[in-house]
Amino acid sequence: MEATPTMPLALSTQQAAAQLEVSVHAIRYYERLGLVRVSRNSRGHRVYDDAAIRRLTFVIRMRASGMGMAQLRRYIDLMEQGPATRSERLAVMLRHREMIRRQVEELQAALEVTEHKISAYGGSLGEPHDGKETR
Amino acid sequence: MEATPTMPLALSTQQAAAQLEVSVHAIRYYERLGLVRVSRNSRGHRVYDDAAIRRLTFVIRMRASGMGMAQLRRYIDLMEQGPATRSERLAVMLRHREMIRRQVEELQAALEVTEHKISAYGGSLGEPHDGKETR
DNA sequence: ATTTGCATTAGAGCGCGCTCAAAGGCATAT
DNA sequence: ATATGCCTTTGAGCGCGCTCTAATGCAAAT
Repeated sequence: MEATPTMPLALSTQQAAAQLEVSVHAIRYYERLGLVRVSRNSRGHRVYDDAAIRRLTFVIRMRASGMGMAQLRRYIDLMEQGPATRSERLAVMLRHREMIRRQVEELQAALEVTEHKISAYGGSLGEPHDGKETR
Repeated sequence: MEATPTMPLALSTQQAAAQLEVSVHAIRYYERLGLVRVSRNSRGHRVYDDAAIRRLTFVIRMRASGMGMAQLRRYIDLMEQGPATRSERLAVMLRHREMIRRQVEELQAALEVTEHKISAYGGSLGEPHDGKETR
């Protein structure tokens, strides 16, 4: 059976893990923590539908940007509690944005150092160079 | 005694930690692992000079950009082995640059999601909004 | 003399985020 | 019938990077 763009997806754990580029352990773990709800088929096997994949994508992005499990869990709880929690969710995201921005700054600084080293080594591959790096 | 720009610095552990914005535990730990050499004064207390602070700054940047302790240790060993290890050091830094770039990409993606949420919440603070977020 | 304060060391402990192991179920292949 | 294979669950285990504790020392202040 071929997948078509219009049919809703229904992935196995393996498939979902492959598509999301995380381990099967990780996505089951996220489910255990209540970060995503995944339905089962007649055999009791997990079936990842569209909503589950979208949620997991979100989870993975937040994790990759350094949001802790606890805060992520909290945010997702707020989402599921409906519109009444909007301003609280806003606050969480504002805080997280700041966090990401700081991280980007740190990465920029580290990237500069790294590029500096690379040009020091690669710029003249064969020169004497004194080996006393300081930066 | 006042510090002047021309006198070499000689910071205590506390001062170094404050300036570098890490814990005293962390910098002592880095020393234990051989990432930095720190001299002692007559009392046996650590004295962080210019070179130590520069080295620690480097260490902290590499750590902040996700380089593991083992690889960092390895790189620093190479540095101290002199010019013969240049190409190897280059390789380490090239790999690390790639790593940083991937991280930046991930952060950009996460930042987009975060901004999207923020505008969804902040854009019309008071609208009904259905609470069914998907992204 | 004792207290206060800051330093030292070695080693144990911890929080996080997975990661893996064990025991078992169900379906298909041989 | 049995083996293969992939799935399930629960709970234990692990690697990393600190972080903290305990025991001790030295010097200046009271």
